[in-house]
Amino acid sequence: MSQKDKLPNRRQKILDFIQDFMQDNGIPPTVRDIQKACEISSTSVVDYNLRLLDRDGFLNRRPEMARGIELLGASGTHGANTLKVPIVGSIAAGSPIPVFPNEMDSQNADFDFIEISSEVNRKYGTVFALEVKGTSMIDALIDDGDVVLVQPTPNVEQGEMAVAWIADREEATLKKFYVEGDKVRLQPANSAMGPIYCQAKNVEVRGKVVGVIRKY
DNA sequence: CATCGTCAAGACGCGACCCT
DNA sequence: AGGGTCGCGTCTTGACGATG
Repeated sequence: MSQKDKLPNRRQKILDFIQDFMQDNGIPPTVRDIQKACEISSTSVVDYNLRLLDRDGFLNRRPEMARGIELLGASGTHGANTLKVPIVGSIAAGSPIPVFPNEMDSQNADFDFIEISSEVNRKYGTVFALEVKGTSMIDALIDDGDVVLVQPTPNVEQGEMAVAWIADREEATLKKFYVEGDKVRLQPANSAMGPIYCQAKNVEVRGKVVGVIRKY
């Protein structure tokens, strides 16, 4: 059935663009973004091609939702290059909750595992997964119950999504991270919620989000 | 109202057949 | 072989409904 992985030009271009776009912006493009970028005369062509890419397992589309594209791994390479990552705990996207998993006491509990493309591993090294609680990152298309892939690192760029540990509250939270002078702004991606301001020394970055996996 | 995803109808290109 | 036509994949135009 499915042939060699020689995608038609247009499909490959669309796939590449989505990949780039998500890297640059952290969110998937709209159909019309793709249309412009790939010089396609109509959104239906984009839709048509996305449908095929969906069918062939290059991406998932979330119906009834804007920007509902999820890229699946293994574009170009052979499929089945996946590896399992433990979901080591949950992270609050709402108000902070005082649980943050110790990555290493993962042995005794029976964790859920989630399969990701091994490209992620190649790119970011070891990552771990956290289940998201709350909806404060909904505008970044991270919903309650979704799983984020986190690269353990203390370094995040301005505006990147980070797992932040607020020392004096002993709470961890998932927010967009901005340094503003000697303060840190933890910004939810949800227009209904306001940012949290903290002293920079009071905030410790535990890792940054490098991927999102949606769950049903 | 602007943005976004989806759909219906039809056109075009191309290869696979089929015929005289 | 040369010409007709059918099917299929792809694309265009244009419009609709949902959402914020």
